[in-house]
Amino acid sequence: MEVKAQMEISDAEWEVMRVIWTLGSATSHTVIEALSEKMGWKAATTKTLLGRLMKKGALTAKKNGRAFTYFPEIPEQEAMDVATISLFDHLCQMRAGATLTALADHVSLSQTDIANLQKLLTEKAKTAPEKVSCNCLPDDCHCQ
Amino acid sequence: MEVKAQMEISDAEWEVMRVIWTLGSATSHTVIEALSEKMGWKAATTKTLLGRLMKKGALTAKKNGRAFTYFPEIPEQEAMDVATISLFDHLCQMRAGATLTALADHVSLSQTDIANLQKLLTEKAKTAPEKVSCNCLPDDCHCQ
DNA sequence: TAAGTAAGTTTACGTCTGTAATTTAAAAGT
DNA sequence: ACTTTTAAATTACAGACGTAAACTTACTTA
Repeated sequence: MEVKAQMEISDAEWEVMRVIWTLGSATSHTVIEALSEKMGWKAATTKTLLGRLMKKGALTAKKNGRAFTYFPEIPEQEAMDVATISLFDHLCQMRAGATLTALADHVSLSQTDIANLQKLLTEKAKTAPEKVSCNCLPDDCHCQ
Repeated sequence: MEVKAQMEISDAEWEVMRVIWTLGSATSHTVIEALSEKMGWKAATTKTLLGRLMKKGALTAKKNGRAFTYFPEIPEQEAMDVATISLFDHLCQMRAGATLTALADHVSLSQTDIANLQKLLTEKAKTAPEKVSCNCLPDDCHCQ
């Protein structure tokens, strides 16, 4: 048995995971219900996604009479951190700060979120550089 | 002619865009060179991606002798903002704050980035709620 | 002018995704 | 026990993606 270094979860699969994460665990019936309402999906669609997530190792299932109850194999926060960090790692690092600011402006943040962020930023400011360089071209690119 | 509300740019296509954004504009030769070095891609791969980006309207080209010079149709910062915001919009909004903090911890931020973020946070703190609620289940879900 | 080279275009091909219908199997009701 | 329901597994299928070879066309160079 091996731990998946990083598993790719597609957009549609995320919706399934979110339901299960929020409820802790769920039967296919519950997930089908929720996504039929939230996304307008047919039962078969949700079943396919549950199957793919099992195959990827993102979910496990315990038999419960006729049906299965599905459990997440990774915590939601960790999955979110990995997804967003790996997106940022593929974009221009020089612009990460501006992008983060646009994000912070867009999302809803609680007082606690803001306090935590502020503390972190104060800490980072102690060693932050004056400028972050662009990493979009190969290191020894003549064209830059 | 119509402006694309939002165009999807794939991971591989992002690499092409980054080169062109960084240089302002570039010939296919330049892009091929850069990505051969940075990504190990064959010329044909980069050519395919340039073609797909033209078709999507992410790039335009001006003929220049035998070759074309490619220009980005959208600014890099805008593309980054859209990409990251639309990712966040598909994840649990209750956890966006923690995720943003993980991101802020991970990326390199300049002094200016930090100052801008801090100013924004101070402003947001004035009206921020005590708690942000989860939006992973349909509004009227009985299971919650 | 013929040959070589480089740019762009077309075709390829397996995998992943979104979206689902169909089939199989098991449980529950009559 | 037979039928109806429902869960799970199998099959489907078009479009996007990563990755590239092959073909075509137009300069450049001998």
